[in-house]
Amino acid sequence: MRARSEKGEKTRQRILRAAGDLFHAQGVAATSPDQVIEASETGKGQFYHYFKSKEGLVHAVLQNYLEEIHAGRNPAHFEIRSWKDIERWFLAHLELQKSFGMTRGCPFGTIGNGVTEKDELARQDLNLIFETMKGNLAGFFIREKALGRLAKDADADQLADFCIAAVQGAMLMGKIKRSSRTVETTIRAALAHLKQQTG
Amino acid sequence: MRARSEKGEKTRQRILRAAGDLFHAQGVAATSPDQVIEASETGKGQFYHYFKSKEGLVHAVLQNYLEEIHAGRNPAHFEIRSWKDIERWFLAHLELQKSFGMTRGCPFGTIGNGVTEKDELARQDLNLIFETMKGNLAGFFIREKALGRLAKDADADQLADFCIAAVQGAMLMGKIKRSSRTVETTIRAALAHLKQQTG
Amino acid sequence: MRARSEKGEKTRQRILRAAGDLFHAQGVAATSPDQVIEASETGKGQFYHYFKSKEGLVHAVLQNYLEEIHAGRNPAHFEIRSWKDIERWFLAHLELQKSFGMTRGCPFGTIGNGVTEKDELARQDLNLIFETMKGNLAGFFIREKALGRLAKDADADQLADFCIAAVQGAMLMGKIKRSSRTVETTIRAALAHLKQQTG
Amino acid sequence: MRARSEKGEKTRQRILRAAGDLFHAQGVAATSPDQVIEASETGKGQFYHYFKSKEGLVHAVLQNYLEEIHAGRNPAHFEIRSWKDIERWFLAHLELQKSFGMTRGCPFGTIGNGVTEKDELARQDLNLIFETMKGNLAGFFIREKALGRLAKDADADQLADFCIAAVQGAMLMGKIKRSSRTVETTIRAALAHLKQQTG
DNA sequence: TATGAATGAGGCTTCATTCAT
DNA sequence: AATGAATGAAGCCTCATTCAT
Repeated sequence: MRARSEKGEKTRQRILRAAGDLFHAQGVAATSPDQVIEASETGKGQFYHYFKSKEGLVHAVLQNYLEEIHAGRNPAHFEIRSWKDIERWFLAHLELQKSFGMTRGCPFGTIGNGVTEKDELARQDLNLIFETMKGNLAGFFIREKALGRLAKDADADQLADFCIAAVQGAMLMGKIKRSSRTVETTIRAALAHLKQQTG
Repeated sequence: MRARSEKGEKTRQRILRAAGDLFHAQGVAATSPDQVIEASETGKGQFYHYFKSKEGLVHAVLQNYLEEIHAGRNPAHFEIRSWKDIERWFLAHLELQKSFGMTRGCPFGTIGNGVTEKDELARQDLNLIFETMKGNLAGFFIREKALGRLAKDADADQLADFCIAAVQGAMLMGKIKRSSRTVETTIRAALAHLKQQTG
Repeated sequence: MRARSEKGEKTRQRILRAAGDLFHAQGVAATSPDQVIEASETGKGQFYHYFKSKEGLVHAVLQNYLEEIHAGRNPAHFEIRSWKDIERWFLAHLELQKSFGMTRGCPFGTIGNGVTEKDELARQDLNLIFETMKGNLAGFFIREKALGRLAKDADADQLADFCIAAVQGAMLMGKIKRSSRTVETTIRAALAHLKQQTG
Repeated sequence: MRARSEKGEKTRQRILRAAGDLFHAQGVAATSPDQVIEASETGKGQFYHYFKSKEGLVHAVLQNYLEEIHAGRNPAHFEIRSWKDIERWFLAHLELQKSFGMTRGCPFGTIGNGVTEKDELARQDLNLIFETMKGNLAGFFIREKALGRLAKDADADQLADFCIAAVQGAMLMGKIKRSSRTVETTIRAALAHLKQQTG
């Protein structure tokens, strides 16, 4: 397989960005290739040249997110090194949501919500994304524990899962309520719960 | 306008039930009137006789859920009177999810996740449902506080919102992971956080 | 066949009036039984009780118009007895059109326009209506001729047809232009043509 | 955006021609996209590839007629240069109608009659077509007047409007009666009226 | 790499009618 | 006389994809 030309890569990225935005705004099921094509200002042929199907596009979008996260290019997924970072991580999600006027949830949660039994590939992609997120958080907790700054009986993995679930739930409720208030208070409660473990 | 005939009400209920199940399984966007019609074994005409549009159906399904909750007919939404009930409430959500082999999330969360800026009606319906849930939980916390069994500085509303967000986030992650493990641990963490307030 | 009860006749008339209005406003093809039912505030059953089909309804509406004209109950179709009446007849059509803000044409023309090869019945009903109109006009011209107030070589039938065609064409153009100006000038031209025959 | 390919333009024209014919035969309201698709031997997708909607198709059909007229490709709309041409113009309409066995009216009148308050675009398209027709006729009258072959007090515009209304009315009545007789006599009367102005 | 023509299935909704009460 | 439940075809349009250039 030859390396893709620079020009082609640009087109591909334009499609990917348009798709990511539409999936975030309205979900995968409600987004048609035609909409993506229009939003990315491409042609039909290009779309199916770069992605073999809509399913393939979803996969590519998620892979793209994953790369972004690994490369540290995603504003909400920097490396967690301090308790301050944990707080910043929670707040980054809230800020993202606020930047869309509380009309959207988490991009991954929104895509994940639409996943059904037939979308095995997307489900696994999301799993990977969430595992990466979890690894980031759990890694911090493990280090804190080693430093004696976290209770010995605290489970790093469980705390990480709790953080992710709390953020996902908070954002979903924020979108439904079109309000940031409960997102904030839920984040505060989650943080309080974490602090509790620092006994 | 006379009350609907008994026969008609049956048909309407059949459609409502089929729609509710499909919405839960695959989301609103991925569910077509035709699928609902087939699943409910009705005719195309009947569907539009009872519901103005697909949007109207979503509204009716949500109204139906709300009535169910108010009437105490929903297994996951009984009246909370004790700390044991809180635990049962969390576990009821998990049980529901398990009964579908961890392939589905919360019916309300699933519908809510698909809600976009144009679905104002559905959003408000969901809001009402979640407000009802919140009222149920907050009511219990208020009573506990009055009885001195909850810290004076605990905020009943915020605790209720936290419970709901935690359950929603847990179920969404459970669906994406197809696993009940993190749902359980997240629920445990949330319960632990609540218990903490009883200090 | 028994005489219809008074109550039933009222319902029938309500449907007839609603249908006539809708046919005038949007044509027969664009009008559904459902719309007529809603506009007349009746039920589905009643509609098919009084009219065996949509086609039957069109027939009944036209028959109703014909009766109205014969009985002198139609404001645009009084008996023509003088040249002043001819002018009034032309102007009555213009007034009707103006009363709808120039958004409609002649009710009969509008219905006639939609008539295709399969609507033999409606075509004949319209023919009868136009023949009646023509008879009214031609009768006057014949009488004028007998009185020597119309040129001997003027053909009463042809003049009547000319009047009707001019009015139909004028109203159609008035509707398309949403303007009464050319309707007026066309009417004036037609009247001038008639006056010419009084040589 | 490049010019459309030749192949595509052919398909578009096939659809346009089929639609124009069906609209003429049965009116816009009674013509479904599916019928147009079948008659033009295209696929559903192609139809909506070339035309945004049924409304868009009507617009395109009318634009197409207008171009035809401007380009002198329409047999009934040649340039009027003589009184003989005026007569030929009237008769061309009659011939068109006869060629369909008196089962159709004027294509523009038929579409215009079905126009309702919501079809602003089509109405304006028709207006343009009729204004073009009027310009053609009025131009001739103006020239005749300049040459002193038309009464000084004759209004060229009004005469042109009269001609158009007379033809439209005549054709509508001809269709309803399924007879060419009154079309002929009405045309004769209209011509007589015009000649009168040459005094 | 790029464009847009072509296809046919399906999505959402209305239509015209009949039937049971 | 009246109501509204039921039916299935059809109407308008979008979807996801493939093909030809």
